[in-house]
Amino acid sequence: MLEQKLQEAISKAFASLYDYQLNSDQIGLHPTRKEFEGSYTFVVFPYLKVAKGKPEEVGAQIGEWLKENLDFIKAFNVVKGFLNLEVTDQSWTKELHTIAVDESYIKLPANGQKVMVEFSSPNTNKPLHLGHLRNNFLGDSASRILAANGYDVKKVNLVNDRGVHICKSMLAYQKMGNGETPESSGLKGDHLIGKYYVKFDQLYKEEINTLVHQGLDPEKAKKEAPSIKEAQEMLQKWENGDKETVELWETMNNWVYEGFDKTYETMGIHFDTMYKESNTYLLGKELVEEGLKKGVFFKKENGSVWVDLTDEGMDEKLVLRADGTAVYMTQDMGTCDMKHQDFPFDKSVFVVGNEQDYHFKVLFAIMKKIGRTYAEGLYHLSYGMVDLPTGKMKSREGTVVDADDLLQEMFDTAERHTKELGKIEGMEPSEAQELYRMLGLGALKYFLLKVDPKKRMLFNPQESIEFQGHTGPFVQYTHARISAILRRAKSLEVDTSFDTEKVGDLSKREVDLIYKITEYKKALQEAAKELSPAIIAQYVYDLAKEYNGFYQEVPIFNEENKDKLGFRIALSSVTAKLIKESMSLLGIEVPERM
RNA sequence: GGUUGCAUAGCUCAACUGGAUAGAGCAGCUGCCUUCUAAGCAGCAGGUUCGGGGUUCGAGUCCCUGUGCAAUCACCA
Repeated sequence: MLEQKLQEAISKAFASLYDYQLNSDQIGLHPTRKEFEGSYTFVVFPYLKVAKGKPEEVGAQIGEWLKENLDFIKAFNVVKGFLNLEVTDQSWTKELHTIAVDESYIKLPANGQKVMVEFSSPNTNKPLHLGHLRNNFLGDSASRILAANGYDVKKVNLVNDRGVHICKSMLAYQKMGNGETPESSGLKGDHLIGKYYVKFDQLYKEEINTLVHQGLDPEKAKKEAPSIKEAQEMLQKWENGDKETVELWETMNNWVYEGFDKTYETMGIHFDTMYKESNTYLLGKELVEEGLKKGVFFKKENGSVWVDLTDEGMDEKLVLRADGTAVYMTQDMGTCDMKHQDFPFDKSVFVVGNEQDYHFKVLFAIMKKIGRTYAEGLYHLSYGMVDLPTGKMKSREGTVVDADDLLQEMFDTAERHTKELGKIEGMEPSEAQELYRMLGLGALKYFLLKVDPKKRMLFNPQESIEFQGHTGPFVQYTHARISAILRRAKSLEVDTSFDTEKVGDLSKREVDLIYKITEYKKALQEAAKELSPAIIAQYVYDLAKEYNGFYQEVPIFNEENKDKLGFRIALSSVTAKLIKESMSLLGIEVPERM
């Protein structure tokens, strides 16, 4: 709020000093760099033409005006064209007081807008892996960030439960399964199915090799291998509703769902609605008809239907096969319509990897072309791949980091660290277990979310997951630390209210901490605008870091001035509240002790 | 080959959208636990921001160009 007041004042200063109209919301203020005195910095270079003076003079003029007209400006200094403004300690104290008593500070009011977020979207032929984790954490966190910004959010999962790739694992199971079940094998359902997906691929590759050995062209061999043909036949049977095939499909998919449910539960991720492609893959054909009528699509001689996007810098794109069957695009067009009917959104976010950038560019262009007004609100939250030191992950080749394994490893590591540090004394076993879960999950989620979603990232299983430094557990630790202070304050019956007039001078640490606290809303809004949990992750790390500095240098319970003591407790309490809320925006819980 | 994106400390990432001497963490080195939790704090060291041009008061950020990496360009999803 200080920042806003400053912007308005600078606008007035320009009117008064230079008779120039400058909108307060286009005035950029920066945090003053550590090596200079002050909290806010205003850069005057862009306005030299208006002010008609040298940078130092203009800076001094504005600084002088602000000091005279604002009671919260203590001093200013001008270095080159940078006007650094110092705020009075009492204003900072008041600022904190306002925030401390404002229950609504952590959330923005409802804005009446609906947004649907689709994420996770797994295939039912293999277990989740590290790449899915980034997707899930991103989608979940983005949803929470939007909700905190006042949106009405619906989280949906569109499961890819049909297609030739699903038939592959079904076929392998039929051939080699011997009636194996999750119970008989002791394997989680999704892992059991994943095993057969790999088996199929092995068989398929052997067949190709044999054919190539017999002198067949490799490209032809890929199409001629008996197993792939069988899989395609199986898909035909499935689409025709063949009883035996559909039953096998249902049985196997249900095993997978049971497995997924456990993983989602472990990750703490839930959806409002589950869509299945087996129910949606036929949608969209009507839209093709509609597009043809509107002249947006055209038919080629063989009967296939296309859209021409060359005038928008894209290609011609197929929307319906010659045999009248749907392709991916057909289905997604239909799904857009269905989603909008189910939940008339203003925005619809698709959390999907950047390998599908082109697909979504085309999809959105098509929806606009056929006149869907909601198409303006369609947004592809495109994130970068997670690479391993060995390169790209490939399910079929077994070079993936399995989600369940990784989660378990995280819990084990958390347990080991906690025990090594002797932190579980006096803790109930159940409390300790809960702590390991919180820390392991926190470390993993934080690691995957702190990087800008758009960028691809590297995951090194040996080194990536730390519990010290710029990590989830560091932030969680800070929260536990503050909780200990608040418990002690409570047991000592400290009065946490304080008179802002009587708190007196603040240390640099206290000012810096309050400054960071006042930046929370900016971070929250920015994160929603960019759909980037990384902004929240960076913010909460900076906040925790700042608090730890304060904690180290400023004693709390030694303070004799009652208002100062109350103020410091309140400062701690507000920090804890913001840490908890920020972390919850990332889908991470924070402990009371650790 | 066309298109899109990326390239910042030994490693993993920031840099408030064009602002001051480019910041954190890890790894390395040095201090701080009879005082509120040392999963912490303070400090040292580490950079031609891939190369080359340009735009301007000012460029890691914008434009051009070269190099390298990735994704995509299926009647797959």
